[in-house]
Formats: sequence, C-alpha cells, structure tokens
Amino acid sequence: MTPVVGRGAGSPAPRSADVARVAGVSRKTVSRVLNNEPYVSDEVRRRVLEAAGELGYRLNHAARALASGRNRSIGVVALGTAGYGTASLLVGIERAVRDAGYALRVVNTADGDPEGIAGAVMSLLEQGVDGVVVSEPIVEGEVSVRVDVPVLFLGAPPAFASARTLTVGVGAYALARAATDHLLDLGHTTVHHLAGPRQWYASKDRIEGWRAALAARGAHEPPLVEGDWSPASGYAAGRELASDSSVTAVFAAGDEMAIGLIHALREAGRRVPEDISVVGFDGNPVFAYVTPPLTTVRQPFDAAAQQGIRLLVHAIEEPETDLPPASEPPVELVVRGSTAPPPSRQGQTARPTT
Amino acid sequence: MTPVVGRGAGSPAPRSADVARVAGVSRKTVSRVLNNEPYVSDEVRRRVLEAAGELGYRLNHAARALASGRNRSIGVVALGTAGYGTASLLVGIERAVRDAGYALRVVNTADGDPEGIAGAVMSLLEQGVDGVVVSEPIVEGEVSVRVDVPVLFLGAPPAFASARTLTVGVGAYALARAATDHLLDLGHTTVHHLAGPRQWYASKDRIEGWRAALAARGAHEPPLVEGDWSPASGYAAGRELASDSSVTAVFAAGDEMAIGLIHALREAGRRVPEDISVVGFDGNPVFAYVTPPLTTVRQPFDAAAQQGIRLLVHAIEEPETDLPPASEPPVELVVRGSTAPPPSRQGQTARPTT
DNA sequence: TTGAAAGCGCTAACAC
DNA sequence: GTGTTAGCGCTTTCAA
Repeated sequence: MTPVVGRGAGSPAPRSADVARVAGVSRKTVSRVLNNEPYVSDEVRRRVLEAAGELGYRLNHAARALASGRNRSIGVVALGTAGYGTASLLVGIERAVRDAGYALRVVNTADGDPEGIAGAVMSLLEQGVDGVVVSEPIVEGEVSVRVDVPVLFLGAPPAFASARTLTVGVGAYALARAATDHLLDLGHTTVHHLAGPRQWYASKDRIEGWRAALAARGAHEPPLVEGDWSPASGYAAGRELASDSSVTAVFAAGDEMAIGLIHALREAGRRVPEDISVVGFDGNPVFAYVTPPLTTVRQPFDAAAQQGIRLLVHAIEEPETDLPPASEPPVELVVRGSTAPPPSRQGQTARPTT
Repeated sequence: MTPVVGRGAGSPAPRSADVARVAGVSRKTVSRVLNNEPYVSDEVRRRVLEAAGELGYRLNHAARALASGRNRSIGVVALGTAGYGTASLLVGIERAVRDAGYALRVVNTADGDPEGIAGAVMSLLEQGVDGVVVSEPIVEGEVSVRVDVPVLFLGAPPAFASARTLTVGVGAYALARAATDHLLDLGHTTVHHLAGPRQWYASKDRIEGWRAALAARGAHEPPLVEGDWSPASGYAAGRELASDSSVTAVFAAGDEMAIGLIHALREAGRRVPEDISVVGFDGNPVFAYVTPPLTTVRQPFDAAAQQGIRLLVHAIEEPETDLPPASEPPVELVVRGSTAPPPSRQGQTARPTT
C-alpha cells in the first residue's frame, strides 16, 4: 500500500480557522490566500499554504458558496443517450468548464421532453449553479422556467426565457450544405435526405442546409425520409429507398443512420458507392474502418464547447461587457469511400463547384 | 413566448423565512416539511407547500449542505474520452444517481494518469460530495489520497485507500471467457487476443478471461497483441495478424478495435469470418449493421451502474449495516456474422461445449 | 406537534 | 498588508 496523505477518519476536518492559527494569521488572510487575492505578502502566503498542506486542509465549497453567493459551478442538461455526438460534446464541455475553474453538475433528460428540460434546469438552479448549458440535442417545445443565471444553448436556438441567453452553433447548417454540395459536385442530379426526428433542432438545421444546397443548384427536392438517429431507423429507411431506382445519393443526418442505411442498400443489391452514394454526419473515426469507409462531415464538438463555455463564463463573471459574437468553426468534409459519381457518369470527372 | 413561472430578476430570491412568514409558521417547520420529516400536521404541511409555490421558493443547497454536513451529491471520476462504453456507463450512473435523489458532479481525468485521478478525487471532495464513483477505465498505479467518504470502484479493483470501499464489476472476466469459448466452440484450435493498453484494469480482466478459457481447453496461448482501444490501433494489429497464416480467430477487447482489425484483415485479402473469425467487446448496436456484422459480448453498463450506485448510497446513508455482495449480471454473447468455424472445419458442425 | 436560539465554515465590508 | 465584525440560508439542538 502507498503512504496516504490526509487525516484519518478520527479527527474532525480542519477549518480555515485552524489554518489561520497554525500560520499565525487571521481567518480573512487565509481566505485571501486561498482565493488568490492581492495584498498578501509572499511570506504570509507561503506560511498559509504550508499550514494548509500540513493540516490536510480542504476548502468547504458549500460554505464559500453560501457566503459569497457564487458557486463556481456550471450545470449542464445533457441528453440521456450514449451516442458519439452527445458524449463528445459532454466531454468537451467538461474540459472547458474545468479549464475555466468551474465545477460541473450534470442532469440528463429522457429523450428530450420539454417537461424534462424544465425539471432538469430547476434542479440545477437549486444546486446553485452560476450558469447553465443546454446541449445541442433539444426538442422544440416551449418551456416555462424563468432563470436568473446566464444560459448557453449549444447548437440550438433558445428554448426558454432567461436573463441572459447565449447561443453557439456547431455550424450544422453549413455542414449539411457542404455534405449536399459534395454529392452534387460529384454529378448527382439530386440528393435525398435521411433526417433526424422532426422535433429536434439538430434535425432542422441539417434539413435547411440540405434544402439550400439543392435550391442553389436548382435541383429537385425529393421527399424527406425521417429516422430517429438509430442505425435501425437508417436501416428501415434504406429498405424503402432501395426500391426507388431514381435514388443515387443520400445525405444522412447522422453517421449511425448512414451505416444502417448502407447496410439495407447493399442487402437489397444496390452497391455503395457505385449505385448509390451516402454521406453521414458527425465524424466518428470508427467509420473510416467499415466497408465502404463512410464519407461524412465532422462536427466541431470541442471547438463549440470551448467557445460556448468561454462565452458563458464571461457572461457570469462580467455581465456588463459584451463579447464579440462567436465565430463559426470551419466546415470539415471528410471524403472517404461511400461517395462517387452517379452510375450515369461513372468514370467521368466530377463537376467542380464554381 | 410562454408564460413564465418564477420571480423576475428584480426582487431577491425568497428564503425559507419568507415561506414561514407567508404560511404563518416557524422556519423550522418549513424545514421539516421540505425534508419530509414526521411530526407535521397535514394542514400545516399543505400551507407551507402552498406558500412555497406562491413565492417561487427554491431551496438553497449550499446552505443546507453547510448546516447539515450532507450534500446529497455524488461525484464521478470519468474518463476524458468519448467512447461508447464510457458514455454508456456515465449515462447509467447519472440515471441511478438521480433516481436515488442525489446530484451528480463530474470530473474527467485525462487518459487516466494516477495524478489525474488523485486530483479529480480531491476536487470532488472539496465540492463536498457524499460519495465518489471511480468508473471502470482506470489505470494501474497507486494513488495517495485518503478519502473519508465511501468510494465505489466500477469495474476495477480499489486504486486507493478509503474509509469504505465498494467494488462492482461489469463481469468482464466472464464476458471475455464467453467470447473466447464461443470461438473455441466453433472449432478454432486457439484464439488470439487483441488487448487494450496493458496499464488498464479493463484490459487485465479481459486478458485473464481469455487466458482462462484457453487454459480450460488446453489450447496453446499465442502472444498478446496490444492496442489502445482506437480503431486505428485495431487496424495496425490487423496488418500484423494478417501476415500470420496460423491465425484463425481473434478476440478483440473492444468493438472499435475489432472493426479496425477486420478492415485490415480484409484489405490483406483475408476473409472474415471465412478465413478469420473476430469477436468484439462492448455491444454497440451500430456494429450489427456493418459488413460483416460484428459478433460481440454486451457489457451490462446499466445494470452495473444501478447496482453500484445502490451500494454506494447504502454506504452513505447506513454506514453500519452491510448490504449483500453484488450479484454478477448475466453474460450476454451477441452472435452475429463475424464468427464462423475455422477454414479447416468449414461446413462442419461446431463442437458443442460440455 | 411546534418554535427559539445557536451555529455550520466561509467571505464581505470596513477598519487598522 | 492585515484583522475585525457580521452575516449568507439552512438545520440542529432543546424546550415548550
């Protein structure tokens, strides 16, 4: 066993008064040192730190929060599913929050009912968070909570009233356009879209980007197919689409749906990408290793989380001054093996964008 | 816009004293009602609840924690990666913690250095959590922190000293055995193992299960190949293994590594499962839709999280009484298309287990 | 069944 | 630079 640091379970936890006594200073001075406040001599600072170390002193956040009214904690309403996207975003958020010197409280909502979001926010507020993050996957639906701390909506427009509301997108619209344009550039007459559930903001952005890309080329807009993000729903959509011989290109709103889709297509005897091209959405690296490797667009989860938290912390700490509007992260198209020119133009050169 | 509930930003937040005044009772009585304590008449209880509702009162957790010494919160040390496994476990933990009426604080550690774990636990302790969960993916290495709250190790043996230590496994050993046995049952002479990083407990359990299965059949134990959980590392291992014509079966310690592995194998002209069978580990449903569909074992993330949190909460709330030891969850082998009898026995019936 | 007073451990405001 | 005093909003005695 390793030598352990810290007091045994017997003696009571040391308080700041104990540190003060040992260091021969007042409680306030200890507080100053612990909070990195100015106007403390280096000598005293050193003594206090040493005393704290000796005693195994640990600051009591609850007491600090009560006295100061600030918690240095941020709450996040996440989605109760374990997808690559959600998880990546959460990891990014955690990192950014930690780097900013805040603690993270997490509450999940079941597959995004508005009730759940309201309840989740309430519970976060009770916990005294200084700010709230509502992460991308959020349903449409009005929520009746009024919160008095800043709220960051990551990847979705504000869903409820708040004193200060921030929004940071992941650039889904531009990504969807890029995905669709890629297919169009390859020479496909039009592109079908396998969308996420209608109620999700995440779906809407992608639909709009797809639609805009089509419109810009004067391409016909085929009817939308709707999935629920799961590979199974992609598979179901694929069975449907496979029977329509006019389909040569599909843009799926999620990598996993794209995988299910491709599977159904191939089962039905349609080759990918020779007969039908498929583009996914997310950028999970594992799909570079399936057959065919999936062409996709990469969502800038980390960049979005970082930027969003920076804004949120700014709103918490300096409510007065404004921060410049968030810059959209670059669009990243990852071309792999699931896309090719349509059968009619096989072997020809792709038509370049203007 | 929807009608909003709650006070505006103008007036100060109501305190329990305000509720007491409106309800015409003492502060202590309000406290009793809010904590569901006995000895309050139904009439008074109703009045208090009504007053709280009217005022939009929200209990202050920091004050409660300070006064009572209990936080009703649990901290989890998670891994800073966004894999399916980690994310599933975290979601399961969140749900279980929430169901138990606790709040969740999350701290990630960078790819699992002991320093990071110690720091993460410290920061959780400062936040005043009543219990800590160190989730499965944890490195070997002694950590010198002494904590005075119960600690749950999910999927790994204790990594440091604590007043009360709990351990709940995900049954990785049994799952690894089942995966290996499945391959052996199919008639393979032996099974290669693509392991996770040596320092991870998660890797060790799987290695031991694999080893035990081999030993039980008197099968030769081929040298271990080591990856880092990533599909890229699986791919690298696959290129290596493909050149060895004696390899007919591989058990990979993670689904993603298995996918990379299969890709390399097929690129090298080895068919899966005809020439080489591959079994993964985790159970991510999306891999049912790749070619070939991946045979794998499902990790019981939810069950483990639920059971673990139940134990932890018990340890927090009733330190005296013991809970019966946790029961191992059932082993679930998901047989899909990536496994078959070895080339030499193709077309024959698989040898059944005793 | 209810209430009054005394803190929980820290920071804020002001003095020195 | 440093110390003093007074709470933050709740729960805990203990008394009624």
